[in-house]
Amino acid sequence: MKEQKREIIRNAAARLFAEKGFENTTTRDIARAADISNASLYYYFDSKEELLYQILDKEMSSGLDMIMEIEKSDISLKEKLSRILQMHTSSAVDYNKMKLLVIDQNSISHKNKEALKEKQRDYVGKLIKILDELKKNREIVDIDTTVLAFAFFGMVSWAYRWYNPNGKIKPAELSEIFHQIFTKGIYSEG
Amino acid sequence: MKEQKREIIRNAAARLFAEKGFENTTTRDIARAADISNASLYYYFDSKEELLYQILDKEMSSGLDMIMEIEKSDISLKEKLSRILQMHTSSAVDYNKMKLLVIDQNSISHKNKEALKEKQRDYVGKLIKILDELKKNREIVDIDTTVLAFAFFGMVSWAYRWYNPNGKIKPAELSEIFHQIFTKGIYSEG
Amino acid sequence: MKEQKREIIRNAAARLFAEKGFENTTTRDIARAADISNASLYYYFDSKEELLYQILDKEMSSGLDMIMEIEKSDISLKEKLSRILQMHTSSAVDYNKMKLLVIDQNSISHKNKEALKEKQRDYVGKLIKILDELKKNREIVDIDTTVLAFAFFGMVSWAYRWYNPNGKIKPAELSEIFHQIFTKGIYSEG
Amino acid sequence: MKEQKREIIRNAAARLFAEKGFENTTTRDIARAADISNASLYYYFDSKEELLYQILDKEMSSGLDMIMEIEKSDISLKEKLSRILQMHTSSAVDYNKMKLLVIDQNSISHKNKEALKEKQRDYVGKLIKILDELKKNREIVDIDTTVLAFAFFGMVSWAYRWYNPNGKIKPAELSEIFHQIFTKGIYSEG
DNA sequence: TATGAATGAGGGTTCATTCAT
DNA sequence: TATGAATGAACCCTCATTCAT
Repeated sequence: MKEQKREIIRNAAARLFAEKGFENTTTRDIARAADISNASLYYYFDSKEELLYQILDKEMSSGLDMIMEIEKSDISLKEKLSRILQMHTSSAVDYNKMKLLVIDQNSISHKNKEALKEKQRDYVGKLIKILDELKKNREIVDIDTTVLAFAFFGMVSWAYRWYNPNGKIKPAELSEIFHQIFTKGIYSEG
Repeated sequence: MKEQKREIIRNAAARLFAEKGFENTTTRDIARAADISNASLYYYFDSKEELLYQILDKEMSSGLDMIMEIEKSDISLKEKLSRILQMHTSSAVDYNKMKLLVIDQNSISHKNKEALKEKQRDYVGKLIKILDELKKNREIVDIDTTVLAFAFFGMVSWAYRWYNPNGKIKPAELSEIFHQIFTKGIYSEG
Repeated sequence: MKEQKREIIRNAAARLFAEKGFENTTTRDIARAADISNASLYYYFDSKEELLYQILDKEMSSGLDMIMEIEKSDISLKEKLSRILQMHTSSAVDYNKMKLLVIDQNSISHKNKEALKEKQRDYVGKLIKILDELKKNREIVDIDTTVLAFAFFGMVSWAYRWYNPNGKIKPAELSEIFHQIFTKGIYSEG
Repeated sequence: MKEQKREIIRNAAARLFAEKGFENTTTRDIARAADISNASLYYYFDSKEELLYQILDKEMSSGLDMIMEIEKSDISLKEKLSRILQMHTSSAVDYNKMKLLVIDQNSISHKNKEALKEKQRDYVGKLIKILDELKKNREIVDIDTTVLAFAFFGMVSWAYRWYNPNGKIKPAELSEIFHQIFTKGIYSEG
């Protein structure tokens, strides 16, 4: 089926974009990786940019779905926060996934860039909303929740730049550490 | 003389690389911005890549100098940590500066990339060292200090992606918030 | 059946070739206009060039038929000349028809090009023959009849470049004017 | 000098465009003919289309200059008409020149196409003006002068399609024949 | 009879870099 | 010190055509 082939190509391209960057990946590289001809690429996608857009859009949609799942679940706010942190961490430790998401978006058309930004805003918005409720309940300290949300995402997202998933610290532990830093801080009490 | 012109060119290039990315900036763009001919660029620099390398190297060296200054100063460990955080935050809110540092380094030669990584390791190493001492003194909780250092850098560095220096939150306040999150966490006590 | 479909495709292609030129019309354009798939085109025609050839050949054959009809008819030579002029004018004012006939024939194979030229020669030959007879009868002035024939075709054929069939001058009037210029010239007598 | 090289390239391109058509001529063909590299073409011209535009514009400007020269000269109206006819004929018998001017303009941008049309309108306008004056003086018959002008241009321009400059009829004779047909018509008097 | 899938060949254009001056 | 001129290499994309079904 056409959509299956599209998925194969998207996966091949995603890997290359993550490895070498968008501009340093040629359509021939992608075609070779997907085991089709260069021309065939254009049977499945309108352009190289469209390919990148679809990859990013899928990734973001998937993240959005997960965060919405958590949002709707019947658990405490603190538990929701914890789950989002876990979820985001497990994404962030996937080098290729994060490398894609921080990819230089200068090669994306204005229209597509706006669509992606919209999804990103939605994603962050979900977290901010939870933080807002926690704040209203005085369960967290009185801090600008937007800053809080981005501080959180930054801390976690940055992991792709240094974390080695095959090292001695397992992803679950990493998530636990982030959780501790974020919720309790690092200073010893007393 | 020559070095002055080099600096002009580096500044022009740095701005363009930050704005449009390395691959999307042509040598002609840089030459125009520096008000010289395209060919003249090659009198001052060996290649476009060398230009990027020098820009990144200068930036990192400057950061390294600052962190070494703090390291040597005669203040408490906690105070040092605080100062590093402030310093890093004030860099991170400069969009162009950070955009450069997270720039796609796929276009940099292996040799130069190693040199940059070495400097980065030095930089992070300074922070880890301070955290290690704090940990030894039981002034902070028992957490892997490498994770801690990167969590810290991530939280702060990510700011270039969302923070607006002209918005209602001033850089100093942002630094203060990061400081609070990092040192005390976000949960209300009691 | 097959021939009917061929005619539909030829008509669709003829319109597009006239509008956008042969090279600027893709086989996909033609297929879409004929409401079939791109691949199906090749069930009905050997190639894009063959399609163009058939279109031109049909058009020319039709012209040739008409001129032969006139040639055979039982009317005076001057009347025949007049009828040819009318016939040719009514073709020439059809933008699409003429645009096709002056289309860049660089994309046509040598063999096909020769076949088309042969028909064109036949067509012109019929007019020259009539002019020759008129000349022999001293009904027209002593001018090289080949030049005369082409002067005539040129004057009329050129109309596709400027004449607007929906303007104030009707095709019949245009034909009349051409007739007057050609037969009597433009200078006032006396 | 840059402009001299441009002229060489334009000439090479003009010949190829006339021979093979615009779409069937590659930039590599042009570069080879002008004895430069394909890339160098873009040092002298913005695009292949720009090259065609400049060629056509130069040709038309030259025609416009000539017709303006005639317009201004101190000779009778009939003499002016005669001179325009001579001038136009000597252009029309140059196969390559005319082939260029009737070239498929579908590949030219809207803006450039309008500029060319404007020049063409100017050119025709000069002839129409002379015909209008002749008509006012009752030196020619009462015929729509626009039709007259185009009939004239058509008759002459068409020559590129059949006339052989090396044949038995010399260009000057051809011009004379056209003049006769156009001014006196072809029917014998009496 | 009809077409979805696939592609070889090639086209216009870009760009970092070189070099003679 | 500075650059106009030039280009090799490569890139994204298009298109007529084929073929298994």
